Amino acid sequence: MKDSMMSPCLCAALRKATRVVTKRYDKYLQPSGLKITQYSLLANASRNPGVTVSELASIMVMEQTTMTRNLKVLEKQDYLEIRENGQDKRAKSIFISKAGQEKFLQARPYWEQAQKKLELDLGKLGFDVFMQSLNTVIK
Amino acid sequence: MKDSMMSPCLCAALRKATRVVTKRYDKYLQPSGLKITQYSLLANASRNPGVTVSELASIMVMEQTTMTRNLKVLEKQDYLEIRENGQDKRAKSIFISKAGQEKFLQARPYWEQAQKKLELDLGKLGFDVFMQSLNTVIK
DNA sequence: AAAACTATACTGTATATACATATAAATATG
DNA sequence: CATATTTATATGTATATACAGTATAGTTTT
Repeated sequence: MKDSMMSPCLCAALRKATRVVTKRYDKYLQPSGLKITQYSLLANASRNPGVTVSELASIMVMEQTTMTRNLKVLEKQDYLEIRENGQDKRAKSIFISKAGQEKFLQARPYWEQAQKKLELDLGKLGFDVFMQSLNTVIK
Repeated sequence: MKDSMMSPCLCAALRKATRVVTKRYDKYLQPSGLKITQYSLLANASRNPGVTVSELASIMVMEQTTMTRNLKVLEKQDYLEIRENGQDKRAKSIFISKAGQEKFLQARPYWEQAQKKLELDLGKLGFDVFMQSLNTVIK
């Protein structure tokens, strides 16, 4: 009886949806060589020049340790420059490189296609309602 | 101009929400020693005795290769038994063990707390609307 | 100023995830 | 029947993620 009263796991549904949607975006982004996680990171770095590792982790709501490692992937490809911060010798400042900016611009149309297609599939209203739910959860 | 017309990335929002929500469920489940991913897998195995690796991957909408690896984690702790399938020597059948069933039952109240708390935070309506969006995306 | 505390980033370890490929078994095709 | 194709699982490699712990650099307290 208890079992029948309990809704299915929201976290499981969320993770499942993430697998499905990530796959879709990655597919669209494929010609660019970026994955959606990397595209997002580049986008956030581009919007916040000179941001530190912790700050960017905080902005993207992930652990600093995760951020450190995700940054390495893009640094290795010279899409990001990560240098010492003048003020505080502990901190590092993150900058998108020329190549990174170009790669980002190259990838953007593919991202737009993915986003547009999903908006089409969900309908404008469904898309907005979904986004609203996601934003509520994050706060 | 184009930029201002584009909504923020739904995939990024989804992944962000997944990080937040997974952390919450994992926190609640901590006394059980299970993570929400493992709890979900146990639940699905329990509901589908004798299911094969591919079938379970399909049910949970993940790659078979991912399933193989996620199963190993629970098999190592003897929560799952994975044995040869009589009919087809390629296939393996998955069964939850006695210990696995007990662990699952032990963890369930913690999961319920997590789920109830989120339902409370989102409101019953918000919760249902969210779940509806997630299910739409998965189909 | 020295000691204690805090903040920033990194490393070790483990899990979650997927793609490309390999291996073995079942099935289809000539 | 022998070979080709398909199917089920596993492995190699890479990325994404988080927790616990470490190292170093600032900050506060005594």
